[in-house]
Amino acid sequence: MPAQAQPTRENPRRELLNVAIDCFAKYGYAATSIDRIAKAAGVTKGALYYHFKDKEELLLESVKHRLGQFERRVVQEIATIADPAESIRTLGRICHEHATKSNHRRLIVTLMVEALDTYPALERVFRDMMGRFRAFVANLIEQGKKRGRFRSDVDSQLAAGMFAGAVMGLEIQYYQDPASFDLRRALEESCEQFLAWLARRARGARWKQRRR
Amino acid sequence: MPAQAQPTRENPRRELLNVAIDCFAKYGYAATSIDRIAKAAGVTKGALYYHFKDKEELLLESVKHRLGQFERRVVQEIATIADPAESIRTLGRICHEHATKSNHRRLIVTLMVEALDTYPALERVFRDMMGRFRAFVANLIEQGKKRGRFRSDVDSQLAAGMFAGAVMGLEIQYYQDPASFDLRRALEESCEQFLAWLARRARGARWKQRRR
Amino acid sequence: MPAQAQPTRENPRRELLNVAIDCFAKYGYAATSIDRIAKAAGVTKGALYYHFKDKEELLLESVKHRLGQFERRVVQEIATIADPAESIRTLGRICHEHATKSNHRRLIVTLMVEALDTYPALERVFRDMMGRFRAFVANLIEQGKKRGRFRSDVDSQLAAGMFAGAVMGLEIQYYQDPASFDLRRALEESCEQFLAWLARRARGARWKQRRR
Amino acid sequence: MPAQAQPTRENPRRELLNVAIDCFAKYGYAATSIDRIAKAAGVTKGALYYHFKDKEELLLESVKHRLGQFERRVVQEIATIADPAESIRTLGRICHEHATKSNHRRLIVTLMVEALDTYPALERVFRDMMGRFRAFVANLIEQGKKRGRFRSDVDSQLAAGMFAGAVMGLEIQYYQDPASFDLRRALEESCEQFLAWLARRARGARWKQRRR
DNA sequence: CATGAATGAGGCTTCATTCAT
DNA sequence: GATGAATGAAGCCTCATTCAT
Repeated sequence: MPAQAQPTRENPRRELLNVAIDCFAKYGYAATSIDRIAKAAGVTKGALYYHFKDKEELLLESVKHRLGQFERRVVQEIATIADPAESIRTLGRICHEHATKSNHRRLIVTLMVEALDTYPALERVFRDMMGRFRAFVANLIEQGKKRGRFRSDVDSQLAAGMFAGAVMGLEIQYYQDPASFDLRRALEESCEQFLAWLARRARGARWKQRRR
Repeated sequence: MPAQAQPTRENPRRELLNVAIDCFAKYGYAATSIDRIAKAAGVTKGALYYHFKDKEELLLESVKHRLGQFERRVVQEIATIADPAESIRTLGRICHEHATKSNHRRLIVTLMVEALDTYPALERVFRDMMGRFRAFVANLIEQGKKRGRFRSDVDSQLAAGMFAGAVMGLEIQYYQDPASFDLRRALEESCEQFLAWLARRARGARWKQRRR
Repeated sequence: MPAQAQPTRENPRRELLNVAIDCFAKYGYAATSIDRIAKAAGVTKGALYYHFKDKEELLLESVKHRLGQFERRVVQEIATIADPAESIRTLGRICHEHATKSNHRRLIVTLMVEALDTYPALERVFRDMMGRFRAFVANLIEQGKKRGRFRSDVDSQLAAGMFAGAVMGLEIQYYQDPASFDLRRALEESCEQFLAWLARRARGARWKQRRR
Repeated sequence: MPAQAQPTRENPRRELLNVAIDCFAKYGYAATSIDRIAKAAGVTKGALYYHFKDKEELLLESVKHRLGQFERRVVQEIATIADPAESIRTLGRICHEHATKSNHRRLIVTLMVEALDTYPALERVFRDMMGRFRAFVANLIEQGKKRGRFRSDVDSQLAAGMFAGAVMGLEIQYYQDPASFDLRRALEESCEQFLAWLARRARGARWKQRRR
């Protein structure tokens, strides 16, 4: 249903997009020439230009496609979980899985950073995605607050940003040195640290909170 | 302050390097052509090739230079601080300052990610830098442990990675949306979350800790 | 006759190749820039790179093309000659003709020497060609031996090398000084010397000699 | 007395020339940049331009120097030989020796061919050298004629060209495939063929023959 | 729908040469 | 005598894009 459909010559646009995604994931944006995609797809450049206006459109569509998959998966998998803490742990696990899947790095993390200040349209796609991601996490936290599981004096939006940041930052370190950076353990520990922090109020301790 | 520095005609290499740093910071690696640097420096391309073997050497030197500045500053500023917790807060503040200084984003964060799997030499420079950064943080944590300020059951290396990850992840979100992402507050809160987690043992609370 | 061939717009690759051959022949490899060929052909450099991967591929194809013509001509013209001695004289005549035809010198002799230790692929093309040339001559000699026309105590391979060497060495002297070096006469005399040597066994014999 | 004088900083021009000769011999003309020579000599480009007007002057001087050595050696070694046939055999041997000595190929044969139609001044140097070489051989033949050893109906100039051609043509084949082309044997056989041809008039005669 | 051909701009790099000091 | 610095022209190559058929 998703990709890999070589036999079915029925939706050429979708097929070209799949090839493009593979190429962008394998070589990055700059190193993926239109010609490379065309050759990989067994067509000529003209065919690509028939289906896509631009190299950028090709990239945008590729990214949106992947992002859509990721987001759908998150929503589906977490929809059935009642406990907000467990939801967050699951979110961490999904991120780990994606991070270690072949084409996530190049297509999501690398491009997101490369897009900064360079490809406005792409930057927007990623900014919006991150916004939705934070909103999703913030919503989980709000649920936790409502059920009395999390401290109510925490800024959900801020906390969501912290969570997202932790995930991204760990991914990058992992990409930098997959052999010796234990992403799974780091993500798990970060989730626990995060949850402990959210739950801290439940513990008599730690008020004053110094502000610079 | 930017380029075009005609007065100081002594040590042309250093001058060209400064211009290159500015350009790489402003436009990124790919979008910075040798010619662009040359023009910004008011010389011809040949002059650049006289002083630097390669575009890559230029980039490498630029990055090393900036990295050196950052690292020296961290070491100096923290050397005088006795309390490990305060050291970590200060580290967070230094990172914030650098993150919001003009050429940090492009030259450090963006390039670090762009280098992944693309420019091996550069990747190595960044990997080594991150290794040193984690070692530095791990060392602070060890000190805290020795003085009984931090829990002793925490893996300093792992924790250092978590700290580094948090900083990076927040920076990226800030770059993505400087207008609405409050980097200072997020970094401060992350530091506190981190320190609270390190100190947690000191508080009767929080047992069981589930491990997947 | 030279370039600028707009009328025949069918098979552009072949056309570009012809222009390239002319240029290489006129100016040599080093002095023939891609741009020069492009201009001579009335197209842009890009067009050349569409049809040929490389400057080297262009050169290789050019040389192979010319070499093929030469070899085909040799084989065809000599196929019908029964007497091995006459075959060798004819070979000498064909070499003379080619040597004095416009683009032979640059494209064959000069390039063959330039390629030595400099362009491995090209060197190989020429080495193989020379090998085939010697094999062809050696075969003629073997025929002569079998028919009792040539001494049987001569090493055909060695003799073939001597013949090839004589031809080449004379060509070079001719190129060096076309006005005063009489290539035709030198080649004829060399052939006779060579044939006399091959026939020597029949000692007492062989007077009259002399060829046009 | 000749070269290799590293300690004696007394004749810098000569020293630079020696380095240049080495470079031209090792890499060829095109691949020897002024900078390469300068580095090899441990000086800067400016120093080269102080001593030599041009890259071409450098090349010309290099070639002349080598050519001079070769010619002096030929004259000296053959001056003491009485028998013209033996002189020719010795000439063949000297050529063989030079051909298999490191820097002969690139510096003499290759350059001689490259110079054709490309570097007029250099071409002239080589043309003149070849002229002297032929004159030298022609003179040997004349001597042989006078002493009744060689046929008198042979054109000495023409014969000299044939000899020179044989030598060059064999050298090139050897350079093309040093592993399997037996230059020594080919040169010896060519000398014998040449001498037999020169002596042919003395019909009945000429047995024993064979060299080494 | 798609191809084959081509463009044009731009990028990296090399190199002989010059010149003030 | 020689250096360090720089120039400028030229060369090779890549690539997004266009277009007639």
